[in-house]
Amino acid sequence: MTTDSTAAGAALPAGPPLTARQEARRRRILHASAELAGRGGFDAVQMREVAEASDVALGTLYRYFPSKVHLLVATMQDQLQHLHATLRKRPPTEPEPGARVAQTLMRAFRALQREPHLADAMVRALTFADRSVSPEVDTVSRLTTAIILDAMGLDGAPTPEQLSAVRVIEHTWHSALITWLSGRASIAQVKIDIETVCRLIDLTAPVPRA
Amino acid sequence: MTTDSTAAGAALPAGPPLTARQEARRRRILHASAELAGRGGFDAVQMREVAEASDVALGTLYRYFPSKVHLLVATMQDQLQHLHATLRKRPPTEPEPGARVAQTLMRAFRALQREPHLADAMVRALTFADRSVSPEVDTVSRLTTAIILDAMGLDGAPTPEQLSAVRVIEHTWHSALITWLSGRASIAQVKIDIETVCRLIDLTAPVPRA
DNA sequence: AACCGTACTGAAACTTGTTCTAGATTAGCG
DNA sequence: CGCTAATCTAGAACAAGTTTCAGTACGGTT
Repeated sequence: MTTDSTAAGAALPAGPPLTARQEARRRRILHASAELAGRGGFDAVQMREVAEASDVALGTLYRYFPSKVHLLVATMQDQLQHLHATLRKRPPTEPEPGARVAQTLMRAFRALQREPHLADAMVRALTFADRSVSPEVDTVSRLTTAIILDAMGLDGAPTPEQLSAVRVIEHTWHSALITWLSGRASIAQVKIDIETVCRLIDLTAPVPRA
Repeated sequence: MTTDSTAAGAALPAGPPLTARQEARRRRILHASAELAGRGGFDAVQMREVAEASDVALGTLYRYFPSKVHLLVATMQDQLQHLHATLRKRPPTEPEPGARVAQTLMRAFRALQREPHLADAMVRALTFADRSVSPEVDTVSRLTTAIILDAMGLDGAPTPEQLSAVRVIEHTWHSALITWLSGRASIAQVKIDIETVCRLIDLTAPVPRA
């Protein structure tokens, strides 16, 4: 539960198993990526610097992550898994599903506020990704969906309407982050947007409370 | 109304007035940008090619648009103004405000489907833009907001709740476009997302019909 | 019409993501 | 242990966005 190394491998279903050295390299690279991103954001993650900081040749870096966007999306996968684990430990306290999701997303948002540059790098990479990164972006999307569904605290499987609502919430979440990161929306504004969109959930799931 | 040269200047509130030659240069640049974007999308808009196609030196191009993202966001402003004018001519037919907005956005979506590469270039630039492009991105946002508010067909001024709903709709609109452009969502999926989020409007504006 | 400051041109240079190559290491295997 | 294929390294090379600079053309002023 507290060890994240076990969960980390689960995100990469394909490819041959890596040796210990290779796993260590991969981890060093992701660490360097997050480190550099934590400073200057997207632009500060320069492939040569990542390679040097993780003690790996440039060509090797590109063997592990075929582009800067791939690298940053993988970094986001990594961070999201940490976040998911953290959020699980303290489930939301609100009774209504919509409020629970809003509460959870606001917690995530506060976590991002502590590392705005890292958030910048990851979110920009995510929305800038083209088709060649689709599988990885999809993994991130599934992780996000899982976090939201977790927060809803459903009894059974979600209905199609609920899944649509969750998709829209995800859209709003990403786009609101972008506007905040580029300085066009305040923290308060993002909060309002999240709370607004979360009303959709209570609209589709009219509280089947006992 | 039909001449766009008059409307084009309205989007740039700052800066000294341009001479006729300068206005013509600006227009040639935007045309070349849209042309190239219409082919290969974001990557196909190469600054050297834009400069050559618009018969302008590279340095001059950068004087008019300080970065590729600035250029593409300006291109989006331009296209949005066309779109706004086109949409005004045929207002939505649905009675409910939410359905009117959904109908309008689906029209816009169909227009984008005709030029998917152009859409790719513009939307990617928009979400990739950093703080240095905030004013221009904000202009695009205001244009989009205007289109949505137009579609709602309000009698008076929108309430704060309605403005929040519109913001969330914009978030969903941009993010849904991204997922479609990167091949992670189908056209049908985008339609559902738009219709889902547009319910928020009828939630905040409970049909003050007569 | 001569003059001055600003804008434009053409071309080179610089930056950073990405690719390529030749040689050194490593991992797995008989 | 010795062999072989795959991986890794160091570094050059390439591509496209961006900057810079010396010289030229333009627009307004006197």
